[in-house]
Amino acid sequence: MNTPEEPIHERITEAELAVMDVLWDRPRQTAAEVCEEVGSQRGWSLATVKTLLSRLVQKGALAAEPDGRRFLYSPLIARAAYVGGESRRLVERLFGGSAVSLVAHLAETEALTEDDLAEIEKLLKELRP
Amino acid sequence: MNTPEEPIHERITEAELAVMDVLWDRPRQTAAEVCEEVGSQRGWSLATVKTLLSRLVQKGALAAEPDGRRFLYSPLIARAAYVGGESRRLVERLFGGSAVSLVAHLAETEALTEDDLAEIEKLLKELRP
DNA sequence: TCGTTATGACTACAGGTGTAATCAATCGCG
DNA sequence: CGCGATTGATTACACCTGTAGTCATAACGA
Repeated sequence: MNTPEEPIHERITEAELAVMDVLWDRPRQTAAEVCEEVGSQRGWSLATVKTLLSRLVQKGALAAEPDGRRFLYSPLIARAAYVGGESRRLVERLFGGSAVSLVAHLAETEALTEDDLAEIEKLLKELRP
Repeated sequence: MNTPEEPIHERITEAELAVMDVLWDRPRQTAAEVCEEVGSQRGWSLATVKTLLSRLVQKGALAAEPDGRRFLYSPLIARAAYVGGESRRLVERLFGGSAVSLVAHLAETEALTEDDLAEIEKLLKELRP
């Protein structure tokens, strides 16, 4: 048996995240397609987008499926998994691992509006009947 | 009047955060003192700690108050402010600016235990009578 | 006074990141 | 068939980061 798929240890950077986002939105796009979407927003050249795609493939975050002489890129990790990892990192680093502290902080610093709080309360009611 | 204190735009890195943390805990420490605390945990040499302190001063995150021929370092930004900024960044980057989405995500992915949820519920009750 | 030691400043250096140019091959079009 | 456009690969390069060494200097102790 081969080594188990290690679930991404390489960090995805800010710039790379923009690329991941367009592929999470719609997988199996070419470099040119990705560039069209993200390049316009961030003002990146095709070369830049290609570099980011390559690095993401190297990091194991993207699959490059050959299609003729080019590649169709697709995420290898789910957005939810990435988001979860990053969230956990933040909670670990800044709140000593306590997600409750994070929520408390958000509430106390007005990051959560009255409506937000109500919505969370509703959410909680659903989660624990 | 002079330009208003810009509230830190330079990012504090992971390693630097460890240094900030000991100074948030107790301000006005020398490089040697900071090193004693953080160096033992992370296995850093005094030289490394000094570099981090210098960079933090340069970034405007620390004040270096002269004390004889050395400095006493103190945070120039409150921990709460930093934590708030980082939290907001994360929410912005990963949850489209919706803090509620973050909480929902934490709940759905089991990052929040049953007890956590109860605690949050209690917190909410306090916040909105 | 003189050597030891503590200290900040400066320098170093490999690896990551943002941003891109260049190159070689290849495909499609005329 | 030949040429321009497309495409991945390779290379570039400055800046940031983690981690530390060196150096000059100033203070303290003998």
